[in-house]
Amino acid sequence: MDYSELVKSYKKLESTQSTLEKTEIISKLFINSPKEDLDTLAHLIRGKAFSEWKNLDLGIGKKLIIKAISKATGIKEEKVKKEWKNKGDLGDAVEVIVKNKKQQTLTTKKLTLSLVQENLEKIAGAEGSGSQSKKISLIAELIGSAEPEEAKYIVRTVLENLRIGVGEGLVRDAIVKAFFSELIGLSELDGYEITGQQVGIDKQLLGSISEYRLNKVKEKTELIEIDLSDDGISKLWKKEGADVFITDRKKEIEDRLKGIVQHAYDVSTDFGEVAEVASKKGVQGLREMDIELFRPIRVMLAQKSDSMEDAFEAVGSEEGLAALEYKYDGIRVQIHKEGSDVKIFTRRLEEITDQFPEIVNAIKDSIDEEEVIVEGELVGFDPQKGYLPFQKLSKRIKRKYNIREMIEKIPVTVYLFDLIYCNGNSLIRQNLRIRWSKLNSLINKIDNSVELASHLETSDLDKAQSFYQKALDENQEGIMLKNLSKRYKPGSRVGYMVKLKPVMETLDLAIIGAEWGEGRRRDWLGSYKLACMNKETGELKSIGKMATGFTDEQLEELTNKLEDMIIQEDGRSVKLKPKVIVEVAYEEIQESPKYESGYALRFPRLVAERETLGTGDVDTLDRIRELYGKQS
DNA sequence: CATGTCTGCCC
DNA sequence: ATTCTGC
DNA sequence: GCAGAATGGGCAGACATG
Repeated sequence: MDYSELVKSYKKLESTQSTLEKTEIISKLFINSPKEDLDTLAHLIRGKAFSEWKNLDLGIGKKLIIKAISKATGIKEEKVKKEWKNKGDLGDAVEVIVKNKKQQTLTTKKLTLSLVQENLEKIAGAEGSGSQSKKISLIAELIGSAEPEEAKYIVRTVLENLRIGVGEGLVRDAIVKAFFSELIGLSELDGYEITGQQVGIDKQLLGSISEYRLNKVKEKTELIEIDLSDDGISKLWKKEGADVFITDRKKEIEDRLKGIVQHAYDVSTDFGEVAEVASKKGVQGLREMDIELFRPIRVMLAQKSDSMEDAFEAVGSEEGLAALEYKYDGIRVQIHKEGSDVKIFTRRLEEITDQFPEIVNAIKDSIDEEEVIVEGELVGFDPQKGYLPFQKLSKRIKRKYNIREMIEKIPVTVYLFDLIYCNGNSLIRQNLRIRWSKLNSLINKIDNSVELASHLETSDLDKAQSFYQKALDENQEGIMLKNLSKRYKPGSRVGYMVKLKPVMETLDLAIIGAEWGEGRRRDWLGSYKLACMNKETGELKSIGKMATGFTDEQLEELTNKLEDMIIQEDGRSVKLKPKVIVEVAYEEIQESPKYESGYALRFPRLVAERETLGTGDVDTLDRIRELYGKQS
C-alpha cells in the first residue's frame, strides 16, 4: 500500500471527531489493504511503530527529530525549532519546511507502508557507536522521499504521537466492520442470499426463528458445533469454508463481535495479529486465540475516587460488598511462571526479570503450580527500615549493572493481588472472587518476599474506614476498592475498581516561567514553572513545573495574563515576572537534584488561582522542609 | 575517559 | 502518575 | 463511563562530544 493512501486517511481522521466516521475510515483501510500490509497498517494507524508486547524502541525523541529534519532538508536546526514553536507541532513544522523545499527538488522514490516499516525496524535495531547518526539518516531518508503531508505523519509516527484521536476502541470496531460487516448487515433474514460470506445464528434466535426461515438457512449452510458459551453465540453455520451469522438483533451481534475482537486483542496485545487472523481465519480463528505464557497482557487500571462513600457507590455489588486492598507505592508487576522459568513484566509490558532475581527465585519457591500468571505490586521494603520511598525502588528498575549489590541495598517484597492464568486456563473472564480465592489457595507466603496484598471484604463503611486508616498508618498510599463479581479487563480503566488516596495539603507558589504548549495547547502556555520563597534571602526558588488541573478556559486566561509578564524568551520557554500565584496540590515532596529549592513536587496540579496573593505570600522553603520532614 | 544530553519508562 | 474534554 | 491527549519528577543507560 502506498503511504500516501494512509496519509489521506490520517488527514480525514484528524479532521473529524465522529467515532462512527472514524471507524468507517479505518475499516476501509483494512479492507483495501493487501494482506501483507495488514500488520504494519494495524500499528501505523495508531501511530505505533511496533506491537506493545515486543520490547522494541526507536530511541528517537524531539531533539533527534530536529536533527533529522535539518539533515533531510538542509534547513538549520534553529530554523526548525522556530517553526516548531510557531506551529506547536513538529509534524506541522516539517510539513511547511518540506513544502518550501519541494519547489526546488524532485521527489525520489514513492513511500510505501513496507518501506516505512522497514526503516522503523532499522532504526530500532541500530545500536553502538554511530547509531544515532544512523538513525537520523534513516529518518532523513524517509523525510527526503516524502511529500509534505507524508513528512508530517512520518515525524509524528516516529515520535509515536499521531494526534489524530485513534485508539484501541476505534481500531477494534474497525476490524469488526472491515472483516465481519456481512454478519452485522444481516438484520433481515428473508430474501437474504447466502453468498458464501459469513453467517451464524444466535442461540435465542434459534428458538424463535420460523421453520421456514430455519430451513432456508439449512439448505444453504452446513451446521458445525462450536463451544461459544462466553459470548452467547451458540452455533456457527458454515458454508463454503466461511463463517456466517444470521440474526435480527443486529446491535447485539455487533457487540458480541466487538467482544470477540476485543478478547483477541486482550490476549495477544497485538492488533496486527488480530487483523491478520480476522482476515484469514475469521471469527473462529479469533476465538481460538488465548493467553500465552511469557507474553504479557495489559493490566487493568483503576479510576479515582474522592471518598469512601463514592468508592462504595462505584464498586459495591448489590449487597454493597466490596473488596478492599492496600495500595502499595511500588511497581505494578505481572509475573509469568512455567515450571522453573519465571519472567517479570511491568505495566507497560517491559521485562524486568533480570533486575529482580531474588523475586524470580522466591516465586519459584512460593508457587507449586506448573503454569501461572499472577499480578502484584513490587515494593521496596527493608525489614529493618520499613517501606522505602518509591524513588529508592526506582533505582532498580532499569538497572543493568551492580544488580547483586542493589538486592542488599534496596530489598523488595511483592504483594500479589490477582491471578490471571493457571495451568492452561485463562481466568480473565472469571470474577474477582474466584481469582482471589484461587490465588490464595496456590500461594505459599514467604515473609518479606512473596506475600498477598492486605485484603478485606466488607460492606461496612466503618470497617472500611479503619482498614483505610490502617493502610495510611502503615505508610501506604491508600487503598483500592474492587467489585468482587467483575471480570478482569486488560488495559481498561474500569469503574468497578477504584483507588482512594488522602487529599494532600496544598501549597501557594509563584509562577516564574512557562513553556509554550503543543497539540491542542499549541496557542497557550501549557506548562508552568513554580517557585517557593527563601525567606532569608528574599529570593524565589524553583520547585518544579505544573501542567495539569486547569480547564481550557483557565489555560487561556493564564496565558493572556502571563504574556504581558514575559521577561525573556528562549525557544519554547519563557521567563516571567513573578506576579501570578497559584494553589498547587501534590502527592509528595521529593528531594530534587534539578530545582533550586532542592525539592520537587510529585504529581503537581493546579487547584486554583490565588488572585489576592502576591509574591510575599507564597509558601516558604522553610515550610517545604518542614513538610518534607513530616512525610515519613 | 569524563561529562552532558537525550530517551524511555517507572510512578 | 493527574486532569480535562468530548463522544 | 470511558478513551484520548497533554502534561509532572526522577532514574539508568546509551551515545555523543570534547
